[in-house]
Amino acid sequence: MHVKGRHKRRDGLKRQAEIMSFALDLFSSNGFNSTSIDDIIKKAGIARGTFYLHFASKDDILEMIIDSNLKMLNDILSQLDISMQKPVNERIKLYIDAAEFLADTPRFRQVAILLLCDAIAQTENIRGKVDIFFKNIIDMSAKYIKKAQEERRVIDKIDPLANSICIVGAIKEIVYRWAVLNEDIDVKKAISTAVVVFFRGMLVDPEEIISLK
Amino acid sequence: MHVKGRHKRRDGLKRQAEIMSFALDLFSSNGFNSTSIDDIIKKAGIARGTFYLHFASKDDILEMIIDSNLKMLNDILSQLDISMQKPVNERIKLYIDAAEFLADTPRFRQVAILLLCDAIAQTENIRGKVDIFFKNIIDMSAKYIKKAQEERRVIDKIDPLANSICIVGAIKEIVYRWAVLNEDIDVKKAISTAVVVFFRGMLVDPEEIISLK
Amino acid sequence: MHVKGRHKRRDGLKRQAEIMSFALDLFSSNGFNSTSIDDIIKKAGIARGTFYLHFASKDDILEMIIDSNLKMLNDILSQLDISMQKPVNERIKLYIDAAEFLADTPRFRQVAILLLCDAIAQTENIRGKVDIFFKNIIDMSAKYIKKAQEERRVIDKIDPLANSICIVGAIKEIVYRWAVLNEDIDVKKAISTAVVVFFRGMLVDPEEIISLK
Amino acid sequence: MHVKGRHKRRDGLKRQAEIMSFALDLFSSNGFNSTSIDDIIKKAGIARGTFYLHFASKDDILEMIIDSNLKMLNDILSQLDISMQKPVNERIKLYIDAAEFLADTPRFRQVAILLLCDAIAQTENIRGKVDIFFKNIIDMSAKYIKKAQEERRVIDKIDPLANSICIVGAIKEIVYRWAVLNEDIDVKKAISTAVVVFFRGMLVDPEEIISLK
DNA sequence: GATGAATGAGTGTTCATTCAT
DNA sequence: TATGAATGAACACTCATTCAT
Repeated sequence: MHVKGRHKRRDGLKRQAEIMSFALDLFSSNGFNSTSIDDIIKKAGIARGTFYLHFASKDDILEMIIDSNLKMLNDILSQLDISMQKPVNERIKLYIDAAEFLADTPRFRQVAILLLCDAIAQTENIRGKVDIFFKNIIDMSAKYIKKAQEERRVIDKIDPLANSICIVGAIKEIVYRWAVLNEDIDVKKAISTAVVVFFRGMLVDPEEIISLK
Repeated sequence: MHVKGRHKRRDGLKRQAEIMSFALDLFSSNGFNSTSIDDIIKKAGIARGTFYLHFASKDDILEMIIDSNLKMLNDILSQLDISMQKPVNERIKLYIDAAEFLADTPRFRQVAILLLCDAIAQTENIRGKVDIFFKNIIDMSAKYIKKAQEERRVIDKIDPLANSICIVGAIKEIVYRWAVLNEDIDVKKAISTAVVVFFRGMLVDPEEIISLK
Repeated sequence: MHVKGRHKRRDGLKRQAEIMSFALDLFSSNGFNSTSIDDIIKKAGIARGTFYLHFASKDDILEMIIDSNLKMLNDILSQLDISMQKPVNERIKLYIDAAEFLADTPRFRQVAILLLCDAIAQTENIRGKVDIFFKNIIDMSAKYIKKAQEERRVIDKIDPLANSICIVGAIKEIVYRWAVLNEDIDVKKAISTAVVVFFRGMLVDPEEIISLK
Repeated sequence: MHVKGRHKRRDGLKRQAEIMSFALDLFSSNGFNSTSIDDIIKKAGIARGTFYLHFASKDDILEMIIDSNLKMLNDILSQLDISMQKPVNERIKLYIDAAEFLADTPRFRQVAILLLCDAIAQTENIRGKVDIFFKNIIDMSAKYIKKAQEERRVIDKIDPLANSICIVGAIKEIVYRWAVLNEDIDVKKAISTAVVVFFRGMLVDPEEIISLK
């Protein structure tokens, strides 16, 4: 009597990744709160129950999307972290290249929306993950600034932590305006400006920075 | 059909302000989405209908709270705007004083949470208001940087708009960590650091800045 | 502190009649159920409490409007009742004149909507009043048909009551289509047709009816 | 978040028909406006959500009930329409049989209440459906009367449309008093009277009608 | 594994009515 | 009389989650 739909058999993990991808599309364009499980299963072409086979809850899929993308971002960041030994100008180039790379990755815009908008209005748990991600960047940055202060390359009038918070905030805001507000921003150029200002602001000898662009 | 209890009469506008205040308490501690009309009326000690006497909808009260607080913030900002003619050091002092004043205003922490967390996950309309608020600050700032560039006081390697975005982002992040994440931040000191770094980063002659704190 | 509105003093009954008139406007154009007390007091320019000074409830004003209009209609009907002694052709003219008179009375269209639409979807009490009104017409009509049957002027194959129900139904439908559905009906002509058919259908000697314009 | 009870599974369409049946019970006895979704789901023994699984809204279920019943009535009517070629007496018999059949169908009383009371106080959309149903009958009838006029079997003093309106009104009123007012009416006999009167009223030669029981 | 009918707590909103002023 | 702020029961509707098949 019931006409059953086809059961498309797919590799479990691949299917899960697909659903997450569809969900990210929806979350980033309509917002997490305005996206229903219904929207997701319709877009993914799966049944209600199937969704709950892969994800424990609506929050769970958000968390998994965030987790997997934060992992990706952390990988990129660890590249930059390693580079900290290199001379200033080389690092600057790396930062700008990273920015350019991300800005050209279509997914990144959606991820940015998720991290900067949706995540922060959710559970402690979810927001916490994003906060820790940024906190790590801040701490990493503060550590290097402190070290540079000890080496007398950075002025000691500034507080390393506060300054790192400013750096992260500046980057967040650039990305927010580009990804969320869809402003016509040249991310690469904006990051360049940020880098110049912060290095000039911090360095004892601004002449360390040369030849930008 | 309906049998009613006692009716307490109060001044309309005062009552409205009271409800908004209770609502802000709830929104800032539990989040807008997790706060129900029920929570608000219980906390305010009013009946359901009374709420809708003052506000057209749940979104409406959020909007009104945001409107009234943005107005307050704009008033403070316009003070700083006027001061733009003054010498750098005097302005720096004004910025830090404004930061200190706000950080000491109990309400401000709640307002910050609302603006930085709840507002951005709502309607276009509501988020738009907050975005415009920040956009105005950015534009105002960019205008002055551009002027300073023409006067050769600010290096012209930086983009005024991008730099203003960084400044606003930096401040937002400081406030976010203080108000939302409840981190133990000395807002006054953090703003001082931001001011030093940005001015040093931008100014042709960093010696313009002296004697901070 | 409160700016009180002017209290326009009017004759109580006149004010009441005015409110009823405004209410009839609203009920007939938007329906009783879709009209709120708010709509009425706004249209009437009075305060909420004032409404309840004149009417016990929303149902009450409907009832009063119905009562007063049924009274008016009954007055007209009693004219026709008296005429029952007169010859057929004279009576036919009276019927058609009454129909024309009502169709030309602007208020009547609204009253018709109220009686044929809104009243029947309300309380037993309210619908009852309208039902009794029509029941009286039916009974009055049946009485005369029965008498005419005894006088051998009407065929006795027909049931006086059933026939009267048909007559009333026919008239109701004509009025319904004209007043409620706003169909382009020539009420006078339609009533003429009804009169001809019913008299021809009932009368032993249809030649009693002559010269219908 | 949610802890659920047992889930009973039923055939979807059957379940939907059941709910509609329960709803019709309630609508016809208490009125559509006085029936809440709560009443329906309690009577149907289903959960809130289940209702909205089958119907988009409260109006939707009313519309669906009306649609399905109008379809049934239209089927019956099309039988009568076909019979229009047959001699008068045969048609008369068909009409009376149809009336008897409906009067003996328990559901019909409820449907009649819905169509004659509840439907007309609702949305344009819903009332429109019922109005169109009756309009079709009227038009169908008018067409045949016109044809009969051309054949000189019906007097041409009467307006076919107006007369059809009267016929439909007469039937509506009979059904209204039987179904809604619960008057002790012999529907079959009442319809017989209507048929006799209308045919005698219209026909050039009333002798066409014979032997009515 | 896959399905989708069933669940029901939760929520925003309406509006007739009351009564202190 | 007149006012209008206050009331709260009632209601339609949503949606994350469950589980029998």
